[in-house]
Amino acid sequence: MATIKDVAKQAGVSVATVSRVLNSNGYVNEDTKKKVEEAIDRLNYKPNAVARSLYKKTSKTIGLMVPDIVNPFFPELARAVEDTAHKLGYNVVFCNTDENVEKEEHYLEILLQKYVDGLIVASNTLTAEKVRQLNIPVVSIDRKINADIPTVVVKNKSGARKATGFLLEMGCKRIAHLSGPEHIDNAMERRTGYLEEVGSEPWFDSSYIEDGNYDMKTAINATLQLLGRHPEIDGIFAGNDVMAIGAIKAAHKFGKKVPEDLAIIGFDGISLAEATTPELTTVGQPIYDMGTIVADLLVKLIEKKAVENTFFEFDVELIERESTRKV
Amino acid sequence: MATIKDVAKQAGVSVATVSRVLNSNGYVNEDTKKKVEEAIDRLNYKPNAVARSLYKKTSKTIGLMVPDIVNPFFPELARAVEDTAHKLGYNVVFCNTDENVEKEEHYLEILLQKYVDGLIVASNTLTAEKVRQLNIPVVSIDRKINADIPTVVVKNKSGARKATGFLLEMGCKRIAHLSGPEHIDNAMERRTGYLEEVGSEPWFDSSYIEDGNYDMKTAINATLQLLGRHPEIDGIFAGNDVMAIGAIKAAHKFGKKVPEDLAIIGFDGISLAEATTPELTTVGQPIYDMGTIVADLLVKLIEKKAVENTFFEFDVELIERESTRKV
DNA sequence: AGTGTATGTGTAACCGGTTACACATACAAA
DNA sequence: TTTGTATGTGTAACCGGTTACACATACACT
Repeated sequence: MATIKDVAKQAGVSVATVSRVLNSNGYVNEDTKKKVEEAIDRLNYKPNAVARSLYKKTSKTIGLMVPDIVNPFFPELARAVEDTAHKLGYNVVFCNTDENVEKEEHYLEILLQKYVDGLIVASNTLTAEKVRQLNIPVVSIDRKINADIPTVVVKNKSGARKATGFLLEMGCKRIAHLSGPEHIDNAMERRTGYLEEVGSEPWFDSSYIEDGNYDMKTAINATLQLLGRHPEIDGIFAGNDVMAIGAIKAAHKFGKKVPEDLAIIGFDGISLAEATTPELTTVGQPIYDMGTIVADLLVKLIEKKAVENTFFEFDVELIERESTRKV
Repeated sequence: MATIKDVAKQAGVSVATVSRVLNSNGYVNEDTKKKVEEAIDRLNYKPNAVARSLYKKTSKTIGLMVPDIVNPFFPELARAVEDTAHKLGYNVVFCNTDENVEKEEHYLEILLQKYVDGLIVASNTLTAEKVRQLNIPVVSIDRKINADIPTVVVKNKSGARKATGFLLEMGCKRIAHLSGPEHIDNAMERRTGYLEEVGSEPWFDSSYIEDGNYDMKTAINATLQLLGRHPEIDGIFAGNDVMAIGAIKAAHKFGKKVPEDLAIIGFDGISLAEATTPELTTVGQPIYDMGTIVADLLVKLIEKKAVENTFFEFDVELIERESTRKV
């Protein structure tokens, strides 16, 4: 690999001059510039990003930390983040924490050591204090950490009300909720929305709520529990799409037809939700837009550009498909 | 952030000595070592990875380039790669190329500039020549690039024969193939396996094969084409699971019941294949093991350790579920 | 002519580590 | 006593960039 010294020698100038043409910095004579550019071409020179980072203490890289790479929501988000970051001249380092605090801390350390310029996190273990200590811009996605931290989320409660209300409209009489884990704020917001719709119905009690872990396996178990306890359940609002898919599977195991015997509605709007049979009715988040906005916001913060807004709460939209159609 | 100089001052030694205790290199007196370690603790010192990289020309980082982050096969693979890499002390930079040559080249450049120590790629645009020029160890996963490049794949042809043969056994009379794109070698191998099973049947002609792009959308179209052309089709072997799911959807649109009217079988064994209704019969790849093996292999190559084998061809296993059950 | 400013370029310090090399000491073997 | 080797530590060069600063020249304006 050619270095800046090689280029300088080739072009017959000093390294400072080469650096100046590389960065379009300071004054450089047109002819000199041409010579340097020729040398760069001839040697196929690429500046060394590590050396540059060391001096500038930035890396043109942002970190993206997600709790579960296998939940399609996050790859879809990652793709949007990556697309946008790229357009803005940044690279993305993708980290999967598996909701594991040690892994998260390990990554944080690594990322800092590598001078990442900013961080996008979906985490419920990260505290505001830890974020502060990082000393780089951090934006929270999908989950709220703290009012001081710029955040991109959706209207979970209102989405949950839309979902539950829709089941009610479709004539469901006993609606259960497959909740996400208690330590995740968006799960609790969705649960609250559900409760606001049916919490004061005469039939309701807390045994209509069962916790899952936002994954399919726990969702299947939880659904079987629910149906075992309350065979009269004719509607389930699941805290996310992956769990809704689990619920469909569990319903089948249990001998219930979806949507005839049991209507199921999810939350997220992952593309996989269109892939199931029956296709999943769900509360769709604008995943790609959210990824675009976070990436854009983070880069603005990194570059200390003005931001008009550091809290984005997206609207959410009910997407009616087959898992709730009452025939 | 404290630097090595701060630590040296605190401990009353030179930076060289600090570096020695950091790297357990050369001779250091026990007492000195203790003093240095105390200073490190007191200052909460973390060595700067960028500075280290600059001198050592390595980064303890590997790149993982995949063509489609939204196909669950790759996140599942990524997770395994990450787990293993972590255990071995490496970080993973995850890159999504979208099968786009420019994006791929861009990433390659970036990764090189950052001194990644090695690369795992799933690509059909990367040539052996380009790989050679990178001058770092590269391992190919899921696709073969060249005999000189260490590779981890599965027995595609044999898997395809298993799939097609299974449909035959189940009594299918007209079996179509939803093929992956022609420029991807594993798609062609799978097609060959299919042809070896049914290519010389009296009914067969090439109109029983339709190309998709390994994604759901193209698979739906292709399936509708196939069924429109040959309503007598009673079995489809899809080149991957995502396409098989698309085929199920298309079959429904077309008014065919799966598996009663039409048996469908996929390839990959992504966990999503269990999530559909009916659950997808598929040819399962040992995705996690493959990820473990590639990461392990790459790290061995990076560290110039002996490797007994640079070509891994995993067996593939037919997983019978519901999309092929003949009632 | 004298001064100020824009233009153009090179030298060397710096970023934060690693390590070659020099030097010192202690102790064992010859 | 001499020599060799293991132990222990510091100085400074180096990795490959960026940039502060110094210096030189050209030109416009008093």
